[in-house]
Amino acid sequence: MFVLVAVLSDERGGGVLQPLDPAGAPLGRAEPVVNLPAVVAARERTDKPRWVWASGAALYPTLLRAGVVVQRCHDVELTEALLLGYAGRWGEPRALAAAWARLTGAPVPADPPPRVATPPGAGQTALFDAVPGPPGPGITALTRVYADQLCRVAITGDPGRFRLLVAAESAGALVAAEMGAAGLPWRADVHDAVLADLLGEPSPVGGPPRRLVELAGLIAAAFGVRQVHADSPAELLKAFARVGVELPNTRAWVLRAVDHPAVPLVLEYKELYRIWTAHGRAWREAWVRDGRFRPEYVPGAVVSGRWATRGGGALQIPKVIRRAVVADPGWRFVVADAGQLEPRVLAAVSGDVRFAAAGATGDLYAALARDAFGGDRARAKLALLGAMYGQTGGAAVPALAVLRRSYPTAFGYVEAAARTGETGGLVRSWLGRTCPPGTAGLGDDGQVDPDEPGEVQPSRARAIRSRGRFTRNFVVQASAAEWASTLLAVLRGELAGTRAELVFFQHDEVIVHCPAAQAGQVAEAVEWAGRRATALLFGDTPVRFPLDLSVVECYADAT
DNA sequence: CGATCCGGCGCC
DNA sequence: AAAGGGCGCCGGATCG
Repeated sequence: MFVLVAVLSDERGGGVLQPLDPAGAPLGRAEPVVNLPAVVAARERTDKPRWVWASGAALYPTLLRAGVVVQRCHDVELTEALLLGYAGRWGEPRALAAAWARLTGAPVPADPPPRVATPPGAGQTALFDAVPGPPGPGITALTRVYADQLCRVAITGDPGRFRLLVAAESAGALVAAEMGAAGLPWRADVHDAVLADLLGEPSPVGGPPRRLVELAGLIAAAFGVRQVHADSPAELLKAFARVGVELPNTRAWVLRAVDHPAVPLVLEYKELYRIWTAHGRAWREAWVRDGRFRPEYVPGAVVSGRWATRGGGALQIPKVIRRAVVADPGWRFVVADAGQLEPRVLAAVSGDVRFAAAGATGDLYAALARDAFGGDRARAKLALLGAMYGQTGGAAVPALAVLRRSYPTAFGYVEAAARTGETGGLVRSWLGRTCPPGTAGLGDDGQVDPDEPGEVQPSRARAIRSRGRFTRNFVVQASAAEWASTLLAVLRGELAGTRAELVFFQHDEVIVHCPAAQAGQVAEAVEWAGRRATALLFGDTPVRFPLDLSVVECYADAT
């Protein structure tokens, strides 16, 4: 059993430590400390406790700045959010102060508003100049809320799974803070070269680069007008209407079906315009400092348990821009991508024996195709994606019928989740993360469509189907996120004490930056972490979760 | 004028 | 060929 220590910061460098027994009851006196990072560091050198703290997002970056890394923690705030969700009380305040107020029957304070994204170097001092608020809850509140959380976890449907969820979520907060501090290696010169290659020379006054100006001229000429703002959907619609093409919108797949000389130009313009605005020079000057891209990762920010980022758009780096992600001299990236993660998770959680047998192979889609789709891999993939996303039309329909017939248990799993959502119920992931409730009124009779009060309301029917698609996807996406964050937590432990650093995590993909000589060991550690995550979540399932591994100097070269 | 919504598209 | 889950971010349009 691990040593447990509750730790509360006074936000002036000091704080209070309180040793706890396994049930969360205080062991002896609380110990005030003047230099919190030093004390935490000392304990990490000796008994490596599990730290119980209010919020890793709030406390851990301070410790990291002081050079202190901790091994494990229990994050009260993230746990509170999971438990509130489990109880169907999504959206109630989750901070320690709120949890303590609920426990004592006091008025529940709202959570502090989320901070806005601040690029490195901009507005940084404001964080430290902020006037401290009223004193927060004390160490007693922390330990009592922790003990209460242990009790609430113990009465969930599967406490063992929920404990794993809490541990992975807490570890995720550690990884997120560490990854934000480490940053993703980023070569400004390579980025510039990519931009110049795609966009041409930048305009000296900060206006659009040469290639965009050219394209804008060609587009206007193709429409026979003087000027069109191709980045304005409204103007594009008008321009197409003038040449006799009525469009519902200007999405790329709609445009691709139109036979007009402006179309390829507009498509290229959109693509380049996006790179220029979202990942051009201005973006880099805001987010890349000292050769590192440092976004702020926010674990648990997505309802399904996926991470989000605050600023920087780290989870949407276009493939062409990844050319700028280059390892330090003598170092490498170990890039690991869990292929076909979501269908494999469905195979594991649904308990469909025949489907799991397909998941035991290296290519689940191909195995499915051999087993039930006459060898047509593309059709098997289409059916599976359709089942997980709730597709109802198009070419997927007959394929879906094959899937339903051949794998009734797996198919029934996502169907049941959809039905639950459509009838106003809540669904849970494998480890117990609960989906948020639908919009108010769904599933009861409170909603009236003002247009057609008498008949079936199309907008309401649409909303119900949409809710079904959401809950259908939730049970798979959220469970996949759990597998991935468990891998991340295990891998973090494996890399502790080495020079290797986690520098990127994107849903089902992880990047470790390490000295070239250690790349082999790191790759083995990632493989081991994947196997361990599978065992922790699913026991001895036949389903495999293979990782595509590459050791590269440049992210763009990863397969 | 700023705040917010929306269309569109990048990633998974 | 057709259109279905989760996000963040951009610029333009619109609201107050």
